Order: sequence, then structure tokens, then C-alpha cells
Amino acid sequence: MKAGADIAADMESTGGRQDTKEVILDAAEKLFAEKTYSAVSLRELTQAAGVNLAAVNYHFGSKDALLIALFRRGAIELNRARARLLREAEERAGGGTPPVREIVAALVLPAIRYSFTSTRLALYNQFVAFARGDGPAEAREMLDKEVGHLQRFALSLARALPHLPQHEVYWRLHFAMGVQHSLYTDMKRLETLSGGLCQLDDLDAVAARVIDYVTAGLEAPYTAKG
Amino acid sequence: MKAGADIAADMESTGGRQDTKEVILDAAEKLFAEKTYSAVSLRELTQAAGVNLAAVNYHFGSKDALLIALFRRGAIELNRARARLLREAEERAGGGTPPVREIVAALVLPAIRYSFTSTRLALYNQFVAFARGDGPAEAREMLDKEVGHLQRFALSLARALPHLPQHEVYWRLHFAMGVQHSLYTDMKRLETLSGGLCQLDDLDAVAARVIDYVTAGLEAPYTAKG
DNA sequence: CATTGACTTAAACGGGCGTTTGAATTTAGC
DNA sequence: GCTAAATTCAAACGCCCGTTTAAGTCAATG
Repeated sequence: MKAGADIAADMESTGGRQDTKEVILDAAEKLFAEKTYSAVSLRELTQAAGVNLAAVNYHFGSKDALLIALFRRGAIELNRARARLLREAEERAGGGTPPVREIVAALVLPAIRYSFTSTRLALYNQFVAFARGDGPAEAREMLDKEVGHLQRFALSLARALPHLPQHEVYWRLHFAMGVQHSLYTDMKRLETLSGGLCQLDDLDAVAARVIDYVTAGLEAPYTAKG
Repeated sequence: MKAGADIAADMESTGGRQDTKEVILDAAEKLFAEKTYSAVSLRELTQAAGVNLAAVNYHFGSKDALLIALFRRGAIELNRARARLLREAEERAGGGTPPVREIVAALVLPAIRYSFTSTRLALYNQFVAFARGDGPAEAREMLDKEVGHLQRFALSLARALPHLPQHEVYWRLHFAMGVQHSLYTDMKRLETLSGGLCQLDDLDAVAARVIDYVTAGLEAPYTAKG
């Protein structure tokens, strides 16, 4: 009876225990980040999760649907945290415009914090990089819809940087996302490059570094282009 | 007779025509960047290249060896161009230290130029992001060895930014690489975010933007961390 | 013009893939 | 404690993968 699959797909809290689904999601998050969606087989995945091979298809419907569910879980938490920090910064500014540095902090801190402390969001950002172009079309569309959440930051930054044309704000926000991605995709290169000097141990220090760098880039003098 | 595979693998210029090998490499570069190494089948790849299915194994030995050859071709050209620009900047400085902005330009310009004008290096940077963690171990080792080329830029930047501790220079160079990667991995998100306002049409303008941003980040005031 | 060697081709190989099945087992409601 | 649904399980399905094979093509060589 596969009624469970459809029900569980629609509503998050069925009567049955939720353990298996989460165990699978956690294992998938780890493996998809280490390798690639299509490089990880369901046999490898279910074995790492300690569940039966058929469990993925039973609980999610397909491997593709698992990827989508995985992304949804991570995106919801990350965007919720970012939105909360941005709202708090705006309240602190008393209805005015928060300084660039605080907007940047709202964007950067959740990604760093959650990615290394929470088991649920661990490696989420690294996974996003792989999902693009690899996963099913539906997953890619979800990534694009994520843009809506970034729009809030674009607007806030545009108010804080009134001398910049709109498109320049978008470009610099885009670069800021690239800096964040570098924390999850190429750390090995940095460790090699620095001879082990640079590592992801002190998260607060790393966060401060990223915020300094991104803030400076956003506040860079504007020289008209093209 | 598979003698051809070994010979062609060792020496770049056999007596036979080189067309097929290059056609395969070009098709692989495009497809591996669009999807993922393991998401592209040899049947799909050889069909796109217009060659026989067995051609990859004949000319490269295996799918893995193709990936390695592909990376080698791109890395050689990119690093050569970067090294040349850096050397020229140093000569312009008359033995002294070039300004940060010129070091950054030497790092950034080849990646942008080659990636969009040359058919050989097109999509090379986007491919690198996927190769990490997906490809065979040998490919990953090659990526790490690439670090040697970045070391020159780290040294040059350290001289230009003497107030920064060494590890801070490494971190900021790392972030600079992340900004460059953002040009090849998430352009779709930027296009969506900006409503089509931002695009990769005017390469000179984009290059100037990246250089501005990265230079500002590198020159950001240093606040002691952790 | 026969021979050689580089290259191409179509066909096949075993293996691992995502998925499905149907029976066994566990869980929840009465 | 019975019933019925939800879940787990081992086994199998067919498909497509990377690779190999052996025959075929073609240009250059002597």
C-alpha cells in the first residue's frame, strides 16, 4: 500500500513516526554535498542512512522528489532566519535604513551559523551549488523562486546605498552571494593555499571576515561602467 | 588496436589528425558545465560531438581520463594568461610592488575574457566548480596543485597589503575567487533577481565591476578577529 | 597495389542504476 | 486482541551506463 507516500508528501505530520524521512534527508544532505546528486546512488544513500533501499521511493516517491524535499527543508529555514535578522535590523534603525554592515550581517550570519551548527542545514549551501543544472527542472525552478527572498535584501541595500544605480546594487549583492558560496565549495583549496593557516574553526571570526569583505565591496566607490 | 590511445595520451601531436579529440573536449566542456560530470553519459556526449560512442575510450582511455584531459587543457591556458598579466604588472611597477588593483586585474581578466570569447576555455570555470568532489581522485589532486599558481598572487598581494597578516590575505584572495565563480555558477539567479537588468553582455563593464568589488574587499580596513 | 597503422564503426558485454513488487512486520484505533 | 493501515524488507525488473570487441575504413608508405 503506497497510500503513505502521497499522504506524507502533502502533510508534514502524519500519524506515523517521522524518523525515517529525516534520517534519509540528513544522509542525502551530507552525500549530495560531498559528491553530486547524480553521483550518489540510492543504494549508497540508503546504506549510509541505515534504511532499506525502497524507503526513498516509498517516502518521497522518487530520487528527484527527494532532492526537491531536501532543498525545500533547507531553504525554508535559511530564508526564515535571514528575514528575521533583517527585520530586527530595520526595527533597530527605527523605521529608517539600517547601515550596510547590518544588512550584510543579516544575509551572512544565518548561512554560516546554520551550516556548521545545525545538523539539518549542514552542507545545505554546498548542495545548492550542485543542484543548479544537475537536478530536475522542478528543483531549478525552486532555486529561481528563492530569488524572491533575496529581493528584500536588494531593496534594503538600495536604500542604504542611494548613490548606486539599481543594477549596480544587484551586481554587488550577487558578488556577495559568491563570497558566501566560497565558504562551502572551495575550502580545501584555501586550506592548501594557506598551508593549513586558514580553517573554518572559529565561526565568529570567519563571519566577521566575510562581513568586512562584503561590506567593503558593497561600499566601494562607483565608477560608471560601459 | 588500442596503441593509439596510449600514444595520443602521452604526446600531444601524433601524426594523425587531432580533430576528433578536440571536438570531444569542446562538447565535454559544454555539457559538463551545463550538467555534471556524472550526469552526462558518454552516449549523450558523443552524440552531441558527432563522433562514435567508442571514440572517447579510444582517444582518452576512459571517461575519467577525459575529464582530467579537459581540465588540464583549460588550466594551462588560464594560468598562463594570469601569470603573464601579473608579470607585466610587476614590470610596470619597475621591480616594486604593483597596486592591488592591477594584481586583481591580472587575476580576474583572463578568467572573464577567455571564458566568453575563446571556444576552448568557454565554460571552463563553471566546470571547475563541478569537478570538485565529483570527478576522480586524480582530477581533484590536479585542482589542488592548481593552488601553486594562486600562491604567486598571494605573495604579490601580501606585499601590496603589508598591514594585513598573512592568513587574512589568504582569506581575502579566497573570497576573490568566490566572486569570480559567481560569474559562472549563478548568473541565472542574478538575471531573475534583476529582472533582466544585469547580464553578461558587456564583458569590459563586468570585468571593471568585479575588479572594483574585489579590490575594495582586499583593501578593506583590518579589524583583528577572534 | 599491397601493406601497414591510425582511426571509425556497430554490436555486444556485464554491472549498477532507479524503481516496482508483494509479502512480512510494525503500529494505531477500537 | 483484532483489524486495518502504515511501514519495512528482500527480491526482482528493465534500462542505461562505461567499456570492450572485432570487423571495417581510409590514407600514407614502400
